[in-house]
Amino acid sequence: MQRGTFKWMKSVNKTMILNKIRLSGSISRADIAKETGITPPTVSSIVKELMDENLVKESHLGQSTGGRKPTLLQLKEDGYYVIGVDAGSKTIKGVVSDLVGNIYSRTEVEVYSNITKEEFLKSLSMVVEQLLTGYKQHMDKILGIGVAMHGVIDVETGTSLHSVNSGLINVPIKQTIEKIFDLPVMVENNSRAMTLGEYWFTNDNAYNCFTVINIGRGVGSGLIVDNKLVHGAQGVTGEIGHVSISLDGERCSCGNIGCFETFVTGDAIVRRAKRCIANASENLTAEEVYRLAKRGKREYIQILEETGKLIGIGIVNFIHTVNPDKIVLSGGVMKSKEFLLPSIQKTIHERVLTDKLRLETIIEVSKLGDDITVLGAAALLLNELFY
Amino acid sequence: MQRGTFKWMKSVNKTMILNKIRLSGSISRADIAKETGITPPTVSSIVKELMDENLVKESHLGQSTGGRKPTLLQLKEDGYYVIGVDAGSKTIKGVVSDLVGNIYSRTEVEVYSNITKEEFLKSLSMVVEQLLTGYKQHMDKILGIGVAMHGVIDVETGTSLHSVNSGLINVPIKQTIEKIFDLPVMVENNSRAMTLGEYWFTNDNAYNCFTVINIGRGVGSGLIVDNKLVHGAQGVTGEIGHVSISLDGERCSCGNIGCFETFVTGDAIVRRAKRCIANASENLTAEEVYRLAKRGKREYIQILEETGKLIGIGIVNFIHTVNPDKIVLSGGVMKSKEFLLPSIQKTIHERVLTDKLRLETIIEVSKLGDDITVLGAAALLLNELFY
DNA sequence: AAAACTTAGTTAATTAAATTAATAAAGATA
DNA sequence: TATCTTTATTAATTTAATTAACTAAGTTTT
Repeated sequence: MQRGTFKWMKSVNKTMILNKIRLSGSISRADIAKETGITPPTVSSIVKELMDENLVKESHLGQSTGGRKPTLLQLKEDGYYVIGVDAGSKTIKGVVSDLVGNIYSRTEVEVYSNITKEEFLKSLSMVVEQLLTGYKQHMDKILGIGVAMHGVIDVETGTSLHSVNSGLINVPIKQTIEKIFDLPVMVENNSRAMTLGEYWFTNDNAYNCFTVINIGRGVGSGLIVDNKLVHGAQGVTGEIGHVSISLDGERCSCGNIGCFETFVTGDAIVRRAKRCIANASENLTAEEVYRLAKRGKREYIQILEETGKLIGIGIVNFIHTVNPDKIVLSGGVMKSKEFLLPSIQKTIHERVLTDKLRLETIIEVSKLGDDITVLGAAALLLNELFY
Repeated sequence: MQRGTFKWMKSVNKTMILNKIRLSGSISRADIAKETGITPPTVSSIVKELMDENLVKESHLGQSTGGRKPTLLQLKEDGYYVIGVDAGSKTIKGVVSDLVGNIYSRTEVEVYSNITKEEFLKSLSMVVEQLLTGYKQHMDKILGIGVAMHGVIDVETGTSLHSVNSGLINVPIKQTIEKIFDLPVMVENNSRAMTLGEYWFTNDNAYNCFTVINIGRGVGSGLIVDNKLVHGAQGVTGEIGHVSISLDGERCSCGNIGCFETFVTGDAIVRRAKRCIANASENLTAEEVYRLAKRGKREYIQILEETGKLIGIGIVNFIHTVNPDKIVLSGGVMKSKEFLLPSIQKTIHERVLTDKLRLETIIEVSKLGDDITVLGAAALLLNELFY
């Protein structure tokens, strides 16, 4: 929207109020006015609009503090729904979610490697189609479709420029899906979508500089500054899997040596285990390393602790570069968190530059678990609504 | 300013117009309206205000394109002055500059190691005092004082929390200097100030994600996203000198092993030269390495090229984490740019993830040279004026 | 229990500042 | 000279916030 116009000013105020309501759970008009600095009549009139738009509802009366009881306002969680799709390299998963991340239905289809553009888009639209079946009567309540996909995305056009895993190039996701379903579509890189998901659905937005680091088959991260995802110049921020933490070592799939990825992904853990443990199985998997560690096998525990240390080094690098308030860890590898987290924490404590960083940087494992990506995709739409 | 008010809306438009004038050199009201989307009457009335405030002037008439000639507007560069101070660990340098970075006068005082808070503040105010002597009659034309200082700064209170080099802790710079001179004071970390300086005075602001990397006695960086310096949670962003690029190696002053700093600072270059070159002088300095390389000494050239490669690795790490449009290199070490830059470029080309990154990430050496820090300090005030 | 005070929220009048429409200024073109 | 273009300003209008007054619904004091 054109900045500096009346409409824009109003939308800024509306957004402020809507967010205040969302983040406080329930709040009176008077308190909104106090906390946002917007005057009471303006609050009243905008709240009226928000109620007309089905975004906000009056819930109950609050406690009096010496005068008239406040009418508390709440977000009308199920006033609208969004569709979130996680387009992975093995499966495409989709959900219908409401404004606060409650999931109402799920679908999933498998995709095969060497899939073509057309097949991929067909599978994607199949997932959306299935999710929408229950909502044909209420299409006006569907805000839109968010798609999270690995690789480099052009967010403006909603095109997947290229993804290493599935080998797809220049897939016009937004254009295609918008045409089929006549709904707004937003496409984002999966790490960034995850970051948004965690930020929206588990966060009190108190953190101005927020990060998710995803450690699975690769390592990626997303960064939110001032409530906005940082995209960088070519939309490749957060490729911290290809930050080099060693001058020697294995060659990475990207061609370089010493990439963070070559030390901490599931495959890397397996490789290291095989190298260090004499009687390791030929078909060892990362899941099995975890299982064996849980059974108390010392060598496997040690492998995971070592992995934790390496993850810690990568995180410290990130902290020293960006200094986020909070770092959330997610991804398959983090399922071994009971073994990883202590050594991650220890490494960070040892290596971080200042006491303040040590004490104040929050490190957590994602609370959304496997749903982080689909919910992140859904959050893409909410981000438009609320900001 | 409170968001969503009339005043705020106006100030946003005013800022947009002022910047449009600054960045285009000279432009007509009509073109401002076209390019900003603000309506002509609004442009006219705001321009009138800007002229009253001595920030903008009418220059000459432009070419007609089939109608009335446009009256071109320009920034009134010398309408205001700012003071920029570079509080280093060896000297405190200060300048008086105008709105576009022209320097009108300079001062410099030495500071001794083990300086006390009081002595430091006295030296600092001495520098400012000397700079102000010529301007006593026109104090209203001085916008304020910017101070760039190494170490961790609390930007809100303008306090130097702690600086490793000079050992100072909790120095209330803003509070003290504002009291003495009755002028607005802004304090910022030196790397970030440098970034702002380069951004303001050499940049067309076309870059949305802009970085300066400073390689001198330490390594620091600053990052501008959406025209704003990124500060991070504890104000320690950009400490890329303490990003670990090796799992083994020398111990850094920070206690860790493998820090980027231990490979690429002046001291690191000297250490590596001594280690690799049999007949190296006992008192070798980084300057001398450069001199010897310029004289064609193969071994010293190789040392610098190796340094370039290591700098390249650090830069690639930064690119993969943040993906800036443009990286400007500054600092003492970059005086050897003729030897460093080619191998930096080569390393980046080899190691960067995608073709787009390779082709589109701009790497340059600072055009402001040694003035980058004082001008950056000055830019702190302009940043307030223009945004 | 009535009066006085508090807090919440709305209504009406006012104001800031952008927008629209009309017009003037100054030149180009036919 | 008449007409058309582009630039810029003026006057009238509109948007949406602000201020002030007021109603609603309590609590506290007397």
